[in-house]
Amino acid sequence: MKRRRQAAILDLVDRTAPSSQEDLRRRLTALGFSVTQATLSRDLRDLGLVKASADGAYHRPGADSTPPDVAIARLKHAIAEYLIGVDRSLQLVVLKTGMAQAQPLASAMDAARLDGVVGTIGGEDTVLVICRDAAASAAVAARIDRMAKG
Amino acid sequence: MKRRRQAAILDLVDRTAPSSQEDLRRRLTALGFSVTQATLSRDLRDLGLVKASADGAYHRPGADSTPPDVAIARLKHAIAEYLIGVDRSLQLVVLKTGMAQAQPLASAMDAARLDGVVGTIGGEDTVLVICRDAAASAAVAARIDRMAKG
DNA sequence: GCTCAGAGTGAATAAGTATGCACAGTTGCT
DNA sequence: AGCAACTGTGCATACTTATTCACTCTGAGC
Repeated sequence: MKRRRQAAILDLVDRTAPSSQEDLRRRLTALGFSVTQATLSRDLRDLGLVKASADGAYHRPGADSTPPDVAIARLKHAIAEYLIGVDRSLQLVVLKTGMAQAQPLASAMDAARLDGVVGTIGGEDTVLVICRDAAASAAVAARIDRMAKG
Repeated sequence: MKRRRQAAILDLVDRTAPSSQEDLRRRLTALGFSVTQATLSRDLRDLGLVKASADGAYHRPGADSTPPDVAIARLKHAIAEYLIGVDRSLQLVVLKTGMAQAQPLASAMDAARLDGVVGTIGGEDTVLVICRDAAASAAVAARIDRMAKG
């Protein structure tokens, strides 16, 4: 039973992002899995799920369901926090940060999915942003500059 | 005040994975930020942090807490599934995949944090793996080859 | 200066989550 | 069969988190 119930939980989490264990419990009951909140608490732990403070809902870890505007807001925050300088060359943009801060900034860049960005790599104190072409990298660099001000 | 406090929160979360808002509150107080749990609840939401059911602790979303062995196993799976060919040049390793499969393979590479790998970018059908140097890229390419067989 | 609107906060409390304990069902051993 | 060990669960309750309401502070516009 447990096995199938947990599969159903994953499915529900992916599709409905339940906002509480009670919410989840009701949905499960509707599917014929009737359990108590206590059991769900244990199931969620077993499944390694995560509760996002932003929306109070359960999600799979890593599944980046962050709505674009939130991702952008977070990127602004990361830029304000970590960015020291911006440079670019051809289709590349290079972001300098303090030591050990490149990784979080790179994650924020990734999540924000800026237009024209192909991918991002975080080193120790440098983030390399690969863009589609030189025009895109110019646009991205400009946009980051603006975020650094705003 | 809020700005700096939230920076301190991110720092504490990265370094200590606080197990509750009370825990976090005590640590912040020690740093001279004295606030109530109510404020922390709001800060955590602003920062988009996540509470993992697995350990009951706060983390950044996406911060891959997957234990290394699991990540490696997952990478093997992704390689078996997606990888078509491996090539390398200087400090770069290039992985070819079918169309639209580069991204998941790149994620798996990232999560696995192989030795000598600086970062990974997934395009459409190509994953670019940047290594520390040529020796590292040779080692990484060899390792991936072995995984493709095993 | 006065007033208003908005941001930030705390105190109290409502809402949500984790867990100690007890117990039932299984499995594997003798 | 008898028994111990283990797993899964519910109930009650302790613990943790979110929210409501009231208050203060700050800056903009008169």
